[in-house]
Amino acid sequence: MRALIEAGYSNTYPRRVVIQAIASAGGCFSPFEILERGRSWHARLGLTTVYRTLDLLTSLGLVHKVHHEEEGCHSYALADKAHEQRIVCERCHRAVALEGHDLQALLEAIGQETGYHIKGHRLEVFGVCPNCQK
Amino acid sequence: MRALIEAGYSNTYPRRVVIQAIASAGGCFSPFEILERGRSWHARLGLTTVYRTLDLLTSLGLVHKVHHEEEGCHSYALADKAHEQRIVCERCHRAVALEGHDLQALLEAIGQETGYHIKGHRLEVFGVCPNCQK
DNA sequence: TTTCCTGCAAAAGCTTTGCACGCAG
DNA sequence: CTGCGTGCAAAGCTTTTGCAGGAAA
Repeated sequence: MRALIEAGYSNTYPRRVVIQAIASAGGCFSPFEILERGRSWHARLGLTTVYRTLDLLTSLGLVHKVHHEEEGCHSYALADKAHEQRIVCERCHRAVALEGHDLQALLEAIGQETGYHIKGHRLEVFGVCPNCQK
Repeated sequence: MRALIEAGYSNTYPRRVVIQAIASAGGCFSPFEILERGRSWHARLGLTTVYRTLDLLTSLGLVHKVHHEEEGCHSYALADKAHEQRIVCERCHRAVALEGHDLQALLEAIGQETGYHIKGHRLEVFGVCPNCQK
């Protein structure tokens, strides 16, 4: 929210609702899911606003677009460090941060090899969580 | 092609054309691009057939659906491991497959630790390519 | 007040389905 | 022959755009 204001955008209720809808569960959601969750706080929230807010948040780097096979492909998640490495359940779609797996050595090797100046990465692992295996 | 027949599907001209359209350039293409390329061999090829053939090839594991930000998100590439790992330039947005970096050990460790039944992964590395560093 | 934001409605894109014809086996 | 596969057309979704009213600063 603060970041929005600092970037010169208004602090509006619909925007807060969209952010809350994404942030409150730590998962990744499609625009439509965000609409549904958001409507529990703001019944008149519109899909258009969800799309526009997601674009805005993405352009500010506050949210990441995440590829998600099962939900029409576009889902969004908060862009904090934890979300650079995540594991996603293919059944319940819950996403959990993967911590403690350091890819630094691998990334450095890749930088050496390709000549790229590495800035960041994203690792997504897909699978079925213990709960959904039952 | 052989794999199609072995799985009990017919060897038809449109299917061969779709396969050739993907295989002949080694890149990844959207369904519409595949249609256009395919029409250079088979002018009456239909988009429906492209979609159905891609679904079929995907279900047989011959082709992978690839997330591709610039082209409406759904692109397809021959199913080699390379396309699960990519490096993307933040300036020119060109994406290059990262080959030869095996994450298998890491994925197994993650599976052990989290109890997930791992199905797949995607590693995206962001940086600035040698050309854009100039 | 003035500008930016919102929500509705409509348009534009992409993907899937229904169906009759035609080719593969 | 017999059924699977194809292409057209239409339906279904998702995403974007245009606008007039409303809220933020």
